[in-house]
Amino acid sequence: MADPKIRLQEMISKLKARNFRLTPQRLAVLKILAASHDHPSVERTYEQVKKKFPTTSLATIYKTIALLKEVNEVLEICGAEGSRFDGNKPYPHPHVICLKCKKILDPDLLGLEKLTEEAALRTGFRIIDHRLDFFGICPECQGKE
Amino acid sequence: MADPKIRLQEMISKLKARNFRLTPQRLAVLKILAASHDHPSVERTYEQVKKKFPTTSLATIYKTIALLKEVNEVLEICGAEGSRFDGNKPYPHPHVICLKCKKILDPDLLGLEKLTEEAALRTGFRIIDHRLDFFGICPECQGKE
DNA sequence: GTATGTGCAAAGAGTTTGCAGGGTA
DNA sequence: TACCCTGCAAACTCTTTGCACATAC
Repeated sequence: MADPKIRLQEMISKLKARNFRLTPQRLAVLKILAASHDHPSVERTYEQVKKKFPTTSLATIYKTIALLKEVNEVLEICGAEGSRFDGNKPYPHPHVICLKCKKILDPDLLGLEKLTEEAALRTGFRIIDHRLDFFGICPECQGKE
Repeated sequence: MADPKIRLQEMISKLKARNFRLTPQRLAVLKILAASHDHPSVERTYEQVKKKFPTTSLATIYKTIALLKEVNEVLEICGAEGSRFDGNKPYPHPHVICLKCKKILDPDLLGLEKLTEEAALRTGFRIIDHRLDFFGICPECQGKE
């Protein structure tokens, strides 16, 4: 996991470079996504931001996240239960998701590069992006079974 | 790709075994998903079914697909642009998706099993399921660039 | 004959949009 | 100061639900 403070600075630089304004609400969203401790959903981000800025509206969260997606500073992890976001590692990377507690981990997988090559070779596609998620039961939840 | 006719029979057997009824509308949905030529969306399935049964409602399509998901006879491929479905190979398998024409291929990737083991080892998770999608440009669309 | 499925319409959830007022640069 | 952003409410899309009627078994 990258240092959230550094990630926050990167996000801020990107927005400044493109002449977007840094409002307090926006900054709050950036901070949460730069850390992405729990790969928050829109709703969860909203709850967090409201603690500091109680008048914040959901629309602002949506708009800010859409903005960050546009400048590739956040990754959308979409599933049947809705989308969650990662601003700490805003590039494609594997996830391991617990079906019980919904925790999400980001393991490094050495075999992934080879697999991408294999996919390109077999299909003739020029591969640009990918999404790899494993679903299962985390060690903690296994203990509770 | 499995033979759509065989897949259709498998689906029918599963539903009969669980005492679900085989209505003409349901059968039409099964047929489309058993082939899954283009990994159809709900809307697209609806359009297809309406050709044969013009009074069919969207709700029926949703209900039928939900039913098939329940008995594990269809796989949901969900993305930011909505869900699409595969009843031909209703178990997790990799996809290669063209960002331009939205075509979806199902390549066999030999390295996948090893990668799953690697993920389990690194995280301690018991892996139950996965989702692997590559995004890129297919050979045909590359030619048009 | 009976329980299940269909089709319609309305309700619900999640997300986007338009606009007036406010704040950043 | 000028423009962008916020917050609110309404609109929109996708999906689900409730109910009366139809129909598979």
